[in-house]
Amino acid sequence: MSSGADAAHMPPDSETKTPERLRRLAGRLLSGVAAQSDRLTNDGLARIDARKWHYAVLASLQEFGPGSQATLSRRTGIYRSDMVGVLNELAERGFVERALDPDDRRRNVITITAQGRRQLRRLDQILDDLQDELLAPLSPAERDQFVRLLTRLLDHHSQQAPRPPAPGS
Amino acid sequence: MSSGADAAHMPPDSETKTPERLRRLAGRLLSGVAAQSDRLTNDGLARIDARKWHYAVLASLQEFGPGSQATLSRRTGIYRSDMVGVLNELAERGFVERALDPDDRRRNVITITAQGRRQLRRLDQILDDLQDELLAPLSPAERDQFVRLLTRLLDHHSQQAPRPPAPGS
DNA sequence: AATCCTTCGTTCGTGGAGCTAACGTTCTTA
DNA sequence: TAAGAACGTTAGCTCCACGAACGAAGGATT
Repeated sequence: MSSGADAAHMPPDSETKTPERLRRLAGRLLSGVAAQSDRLTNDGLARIDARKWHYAVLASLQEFGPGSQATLSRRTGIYRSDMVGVLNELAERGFVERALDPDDRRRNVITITAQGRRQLRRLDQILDDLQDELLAPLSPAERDQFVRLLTRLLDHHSQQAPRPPAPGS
Repeated sequence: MSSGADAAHMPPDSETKTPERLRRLAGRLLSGVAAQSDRLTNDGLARIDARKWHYAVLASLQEFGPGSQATLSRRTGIYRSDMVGVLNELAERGFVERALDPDDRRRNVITITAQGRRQLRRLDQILDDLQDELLAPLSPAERDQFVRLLTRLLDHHSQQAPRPPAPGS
């Protein structure tokens, strides 16, 4: 066989192919790959009843220690409004504990539990595998540079963006 | 001054910094950059009352000629259900024309108009500029490789993914 | 002390995007 | 001619990034 499938009932290229103009657009490529990546991680994590937000919060707690919800919000990029739900899920599963801050009674101090740490280790493992799957077609060196390029782009664009109102206003 | 801002009222790193674990995750970087890119293009296009889907459809028409809505759907990746609205918008603006296909009365044949071609040229220009802005921190060679890496990833993952039910089932 | 501004946790809601389900119409095929 | 598929369309779902607003609490200024 010259190729896997019978060409008889194959639609012509103009029916299925993506226009060149679109294939060139970095933005489009980016969304596409990001979508695939999201699917991968969501599906992978769903298998153990977890979401990527869980990982973000647990990792943040592990690395920087306990913090208020607002703090976690800033560290993870999750919106204050959405953090509530995430922490509810984590608390239900026994991975974090919510306690009132005696020094500032507006705050909840969030602490990671022993179970939370175990779960974090599990998540680390899973995400590692998923990362491998995502970057499968790239060589180690390419993966490295890919991540570096992405990092530079992200840093560049998240700097000047949403500047809080200048102090001289 | 040693650095731009007064350190007096600066929160400690543990309040704002993103955990290392998260900064490594390709998936997270990807979503982040993709989000920035989306914002850029959406904002840029909104200034002339356009959306990215418009570009996808117009480019597809220009490159492959007229086609049914289902065909356009396949070429652009836009869902059949959503294509309706996009075409309504394009038709309102006079960029495409919808005509019944006399050979197959289920189909609408979509054709790009002269105005549509003009608009496409405008969009090409704008998207070029936006691309430049998005990839600003990268050298030409880096941009090239970035796009190549993305393309490989996308091609790899869109191959085996949503296989239509195998003919031998 | 009283006032004003800010932060915090929370609830509710919005808009976009991807995706599925279903329906009536029309074409194809067996 | 009967069954199945493709088409355009409407409706609805879920997820996500955001924003508005509120009561509670804290901090700073008068």
